[in-house]
Amino acid sequence: MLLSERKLKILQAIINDYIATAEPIGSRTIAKKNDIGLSSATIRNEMSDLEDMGLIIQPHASAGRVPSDKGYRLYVDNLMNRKELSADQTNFLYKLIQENFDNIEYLMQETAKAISFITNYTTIISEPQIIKLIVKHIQLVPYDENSIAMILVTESKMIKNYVIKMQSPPEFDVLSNMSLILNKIVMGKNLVDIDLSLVKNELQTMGEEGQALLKIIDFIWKMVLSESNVEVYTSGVKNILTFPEFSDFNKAKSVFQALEEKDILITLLGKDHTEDLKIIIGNENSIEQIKDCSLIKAGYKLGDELYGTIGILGPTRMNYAEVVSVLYEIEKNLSQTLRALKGG
Amino acid sequence: MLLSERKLKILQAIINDYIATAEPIGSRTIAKKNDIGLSSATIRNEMSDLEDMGLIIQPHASAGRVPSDKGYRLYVDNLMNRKELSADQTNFLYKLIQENFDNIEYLMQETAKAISFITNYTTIISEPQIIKLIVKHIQLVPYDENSIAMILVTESKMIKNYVIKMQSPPEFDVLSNMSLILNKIVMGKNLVDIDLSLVKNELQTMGEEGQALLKIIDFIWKMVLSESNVEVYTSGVKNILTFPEFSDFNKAKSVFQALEEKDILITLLGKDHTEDLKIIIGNENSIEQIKDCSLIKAGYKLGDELYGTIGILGPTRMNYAEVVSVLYEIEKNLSQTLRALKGG
DNA sequence: GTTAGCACTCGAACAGATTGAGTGCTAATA
DNA sequence: TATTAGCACTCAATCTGTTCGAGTGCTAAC
Repeated sequence: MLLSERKLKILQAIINDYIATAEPIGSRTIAKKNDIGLSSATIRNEMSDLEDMGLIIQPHASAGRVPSDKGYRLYVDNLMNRKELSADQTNFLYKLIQENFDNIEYLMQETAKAISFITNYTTIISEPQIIKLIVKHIQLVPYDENSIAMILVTESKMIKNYVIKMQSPPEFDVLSNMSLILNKIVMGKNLVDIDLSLVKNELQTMGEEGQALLKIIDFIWKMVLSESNVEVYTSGVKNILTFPEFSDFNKAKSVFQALEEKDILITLLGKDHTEDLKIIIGNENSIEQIKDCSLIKAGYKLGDELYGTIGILGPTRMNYAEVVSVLYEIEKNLSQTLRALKGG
Repeated sequence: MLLSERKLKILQAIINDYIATAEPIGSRTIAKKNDIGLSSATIRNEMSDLEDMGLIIQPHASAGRVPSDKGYRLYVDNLMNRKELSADQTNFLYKLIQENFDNIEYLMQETAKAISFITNYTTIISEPQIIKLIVKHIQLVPYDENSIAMILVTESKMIKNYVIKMQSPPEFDVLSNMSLILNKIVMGKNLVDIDLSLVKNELQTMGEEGQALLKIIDFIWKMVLSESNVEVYTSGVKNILTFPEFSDFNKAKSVFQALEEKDILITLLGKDHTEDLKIIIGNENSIEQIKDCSLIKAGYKLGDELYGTIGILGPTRMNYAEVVSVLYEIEKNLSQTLRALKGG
């Protein structure tokens, strides 16, 4: 069957209305609200076709129609118009990023909050994997009787702490010296790209300090291997309760459950962090608990190398156009701010 | 009116039953379930008295009785028996603390998770205020073109990072030197107790490094003054949805809302961090959104100086006895583990 | 002082009846 | 031939009335 211009218009009308009201839409409503210039009867026939094509669904015999996942897919791929953000919203995001750019972790948490605030959906943000970032500085400091602390500062302004176990950890001045050696090895590179076995061989030949450094290299090695070592923040989880589709308690609960598990969040956002915007609708995602949700996500970039992902989760009936705009706006701001900083 | 032994028994029966079932309890149910040796009619009279005293409430004329906040208060103060934890639960907590003791932040987050898992309520944990902890080491490292990073390690095994703005931040070797001076000032003390104005005067007399250090001292000063600079973690928020008292959507939502706001969480846990266990029932707390909840909280102590607070939030009908036991168990473990470490 | 008995209350649960938004089909119309 | 008006039909949602039962308070007897 052919998807005529007219059918598309009707589908769009159904989706727009359903996004706004969460109520199934009938032919008469479409005829009245939109000026398509057709009677309800004609629309009825077209809707029957759209249903045959799997783009809309009738919840029960005497109800209106509701978009299917396939219908949303067609909508976001072909029909959706970008929505302009209001000046207020743009400013809000701009200021936020300006003001917090010097503390990346905080910036990310605040960004998540801001997105949830603007969109009323739930935001999930993943930090980049530290091992893929360029190291600016590495520092060893005393921690306790059995361990030392390693502080990692990256070019992209992240600071991370690690505790490394060690019998009789060296005094501070020794640690200082070790830090110098370590910095020579890793500064300006990322941990993934360093050939740790090579470094290890080198250290073998050194004295006591070399032995201690071996421990640290071992630790870094483990970090590199364990991929899941990424922080994920959520914000606006409570917003889920706003939507009538989750007024069934068990549905709401299963979404909450999913959002409390870090593994699930990481799976959701994916590890590839591609910059392209991706929309995952309903059952398209692999996680059973959130099959009634859609996720819009995009990788973000602060420096040349820093990749994490921002995801916005809402009901399949979410306002795709608005969310996409918000995401674009944020990406734009982040890169603009960075360029301004580099220039100044 | 006198609170006879018999009345207390009946009150206890009502509370126990209500905690278990969340259904109003009638006189006949009490007569059948508990072997008080009284007829339902007698119990009815006693219940009428208990209601006059404000200890129980009748939701509507033909319903059973439900404990009031005042009733719970009397219960937790006088009637409640400590509940022994199962060996499984004890072991679980013990292992958890043993295994994560070297990373305090992680330990606290895991502890929160564990408590929620065992009790099925929501856990809130506040980190101690860093300025009140004894500094073990302080380190300045490069950060970006406009700022340096300050790393603070405390005797009680916390590591915190701060970004300090600074025009033309010093090179690493200068920072190293500055770190040495800074360490001399703060090591072994807590930031609150240092007389910063005295330090400032001293630094005035020093050269360029002194000037840079002044900036840092200023920053620390601000930290000391801003009290709210505390991390708070929550876990098991979704558990709220389990309880029939929150099957009203708006009620659930307002609780979620409160739990997403850091200020509210800090207010809830309080800033005093006293070690005593405190139980705050329903309306006794000042925050409107959670007036249908009770909070059981206690300060925790890892070293001699480290104080934060653990709070467990549930419906007023929560299992006070169990939660109290869990909290005691955790406190016991934390101090035991610490002692063992100090000894070994 | 305790209890059995009884009238009374009131929410919950159930069963029709009614309503209205929606459909599909058919025949008339442009 | 495409569109539309008209009509019968469907079914969830809502309303109404009834019954049921868990609970109470009161009174009189033990």
